[in-house]
Amino acid sequence: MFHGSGAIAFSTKGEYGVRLMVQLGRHAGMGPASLAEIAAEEDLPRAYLEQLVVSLREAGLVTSTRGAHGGYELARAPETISMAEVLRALEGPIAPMMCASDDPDHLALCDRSARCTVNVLWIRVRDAVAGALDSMTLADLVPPRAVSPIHPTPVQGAPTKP
Amino acid sequence: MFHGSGAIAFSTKGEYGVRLMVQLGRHAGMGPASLAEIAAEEDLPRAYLEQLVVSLREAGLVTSTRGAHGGYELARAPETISMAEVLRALEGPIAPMMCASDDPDHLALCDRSARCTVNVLWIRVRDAVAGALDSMTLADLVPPRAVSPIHPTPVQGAPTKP
DNA sequence: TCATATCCGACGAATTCACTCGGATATCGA
DNA sequence: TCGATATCCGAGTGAATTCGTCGGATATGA
Repeated sequence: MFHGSGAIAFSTKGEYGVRLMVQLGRHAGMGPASLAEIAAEEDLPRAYLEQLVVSLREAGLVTSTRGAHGGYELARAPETISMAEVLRALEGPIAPMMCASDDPDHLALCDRSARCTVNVLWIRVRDAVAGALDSMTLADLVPPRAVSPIHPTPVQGAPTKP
Repeated sequence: MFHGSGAIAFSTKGEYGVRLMVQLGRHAGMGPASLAEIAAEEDLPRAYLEQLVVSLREAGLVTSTRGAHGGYELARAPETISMAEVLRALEGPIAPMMCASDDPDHLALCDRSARCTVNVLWIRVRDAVAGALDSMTLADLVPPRAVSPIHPTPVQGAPTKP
């Protein structure tokens, strides 16, 4: 893992996937964008994007049109797509530890869960990440094309001590 | 990685290391605890713990005494040891992406940082995790030995549907 | 019909993870 | 002084995961 170090590292799947979504966001309303275009704009391997986009399609975040002049589009408006959805689609459930997954299906209690006091920590981290991801939508990451009407970019201060 | 799925997964280094620290917390004030003891109590490979504890020692979180009846002790009181310190020692800087590390030395700007709008997201995640980790100390994870004064044992029931 | 796309599955190199092993050094108790 | 018990230290290893590539099937517009 050279993208993020040690703990809490997103893989390229997450990174490239988000960048792909941002490009689709910029392209919104202009018909489908092909992976070849996006790969060129973001300087990413096209064949690899092909893999990533499958997860996004299956999650219902993008729609595809096949054939010539085909490509991908956002399935919904950027403001309604939370980054939590995007990253969950790309990287699976948010779970710092398997005993602290936000997806009940993947949740597995360890046999020492009775004596385990550490669990609280992972839960805390999970919720923090989920919160941060939930608080941002794709629209927050798409650079404003023109001067937006009344949007002073509502970035709330970094949550240091809640 | 079977411990945490996909994004935001701690490795065993982080998990075992935290559990090790908790055990040391329980043992506080009773002289050094050997890794053999801890390995038995937590059912972890002793030889592996030996590796982990190096990081903890180098970070000044534990002290060691060699020889017979030796072992490890917390270097400070549990209340003064934040879990952020612990996990940083074990897993390196908190950095969901290399362009968003909280350690300036490991921070590497990508060449497209000018056009990059995604960076905000990783920063947000990083701060959320750091905040969660900073808000907890080792004392919060060490189970109360006796009946503590005003501590209704804040163990939430098995998280089924949060 | 041809160029352009998405779709789909398989494959592979490189890296990382989660350990294990062997031995050197230090310290305490008898 | 001896020996049991520890930490200390470096090297090595099998399995899994990551990060892609490649070839081809299918669908669509010009």
